[in-house]
Amino acid sequence: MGDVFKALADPTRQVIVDELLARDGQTLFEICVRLTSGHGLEMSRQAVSQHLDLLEEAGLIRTERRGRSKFHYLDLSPLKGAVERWLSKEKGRQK
Amino acid sequence: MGDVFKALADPTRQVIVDELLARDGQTLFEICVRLTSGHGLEMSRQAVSQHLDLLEEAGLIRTERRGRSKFHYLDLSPLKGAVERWLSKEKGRQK
DNA sequence: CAGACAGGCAAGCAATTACTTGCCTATAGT
DNA sequence: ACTATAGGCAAGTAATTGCTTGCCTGTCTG
Repeated sequence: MGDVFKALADPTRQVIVDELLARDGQTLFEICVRLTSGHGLEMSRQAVSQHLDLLEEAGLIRTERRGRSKFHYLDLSPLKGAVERWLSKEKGRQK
Repeated sequence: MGDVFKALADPTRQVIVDELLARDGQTLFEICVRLTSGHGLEMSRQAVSQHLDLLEEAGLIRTERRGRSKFHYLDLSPLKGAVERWLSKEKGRQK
């Protein structure tokens, strides 16, 4: 499983997360269209696909294939977990 | 201000955060020593310094210079903020 | 003051990353 | 069956990143 922070380090992937937060369960093609027309990011389909693979590797996206379409569902719990690990340690430590 | 997730994407920088969580306010030299002897990370002082610069750029570290030493203090609130931005949107959205 | 100690600056190298291009597979519509 | 649609695979390129090396500045101690 890939690293959550590494997956979220790229600005394009952050926009993808924003997009899926606004509308969950989009296909690769939908995401491509909305990245270019909605966020001004001009990019090949493969580039977007690779970003989605990375997000999936980090457990932030769950995919589902139906017919010739692949749907992407966001799951931010790995991020929550990774952050909690630090924020919980933070409380009550000597400053 | 640099990106929080980008700053936390590197494994070495994650160890540094761990180190500062365990013992806040360490100097560059202390961090160098504890990275090598405590975590097995063999690395030049400059490499560590560059990592610290990046963490500071992201607002995750606040530095303080006294004499010839530079002390590093952790501040995870930018991380908390960046994550909250997403996690708050997540609740109550259509699945 | 001289030397040691803590750190900074900047050029250079090597590995990684983001992105493209070209071609291939599978499903859906006519 | 044929064509268009949605996506996958893999090699190649260009830019970024992580790290090193060599040298320089400021500060403490004898």
